[in-house]
Amino acid sequence: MPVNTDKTDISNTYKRKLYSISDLSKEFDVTTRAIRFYEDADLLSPLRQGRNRYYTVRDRTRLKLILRGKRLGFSLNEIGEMFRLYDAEPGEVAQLNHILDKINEKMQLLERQLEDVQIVMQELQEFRQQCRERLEQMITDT
Amino acid sequence: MPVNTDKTDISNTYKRKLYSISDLSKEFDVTTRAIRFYEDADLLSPLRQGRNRYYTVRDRTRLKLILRGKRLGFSLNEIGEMFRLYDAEPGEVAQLNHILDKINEKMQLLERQLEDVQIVMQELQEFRQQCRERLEQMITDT
DNA sequence: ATTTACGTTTACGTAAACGTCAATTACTTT
DNA sequence: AAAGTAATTGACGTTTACGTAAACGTAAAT
Repeated sequence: MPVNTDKTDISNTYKRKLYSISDLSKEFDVTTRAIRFYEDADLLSPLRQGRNRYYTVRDRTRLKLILRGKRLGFSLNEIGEMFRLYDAEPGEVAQLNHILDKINEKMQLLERQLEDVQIVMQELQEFRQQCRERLEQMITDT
Repeated sequence: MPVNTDKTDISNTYKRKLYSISDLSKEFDVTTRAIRFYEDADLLSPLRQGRNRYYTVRDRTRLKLILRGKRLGFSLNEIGEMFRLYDAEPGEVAQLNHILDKINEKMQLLERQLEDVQIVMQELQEFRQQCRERLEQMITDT
């Protein structure tokens, strides 16, 4: 089973735009375990040099998207679904319409999320204001 | 073990502003199991009539906050932390400052979240635009 | 030559957030 | 009185998203 072990191969083909797993791990402050897990979930598919993984710019972008999705509370499955929408080359009209439906679905979710964020932010601001006033009180009372 | 079984007791005291667990379950489309779980996590503390739970307006509000927090991707622990901030009566200046710090912390998170939502919404809009254009193409091609 | 650093696979462990029974109680309706 | 409906308390199961440890490979540095 002859495995390619010449490191220049891949890096030539991709012109140094390759990241190791720890590169990404450090840049995005996420463990290598997590990164491999995302691969297991088919969210990433790095190149292989023998057993080692090498991540392209596209992989890096994907990882960024994954983490953003996570911050928004999306599950890895939902994130995968979005990726599949993006990657699907829409052959038929029906397919395209289906994708459009899905997009609108996600948009609705995000609009609600936007509302939620704004509501909570406003509540927090009011609460902060109250705290500040009480603080003022306590200081002037002294 | 004498347990109060007169239903009018509580409802008089709270003037009918009481909800059963299934009331809330239906209104917010969440299982009773989940609601009890939130109680286990000290996020709710309904009244008791014997073994039965009765939820006040405050409990209802709390549940609404819990669900909003969840939609934003907060863990129950984080939500509990926010509740504790709200409920803490700030005796000392130090305490108040600590609360203010915490609030600002949460606000930063939310600001990032706001950015994230806006970014993803914009990306989705662009993607939707592309899909629509392709759809136009496919139709005029026919 | 061996330590150090980085990477790999395999596999079991874990925390969070419930789901899903099962057995029991209590009230209402027939 | 019997049956149905809604609620309760365990207790175990499940899914997601990794953590963690073991055992090993490879390459550079000392």
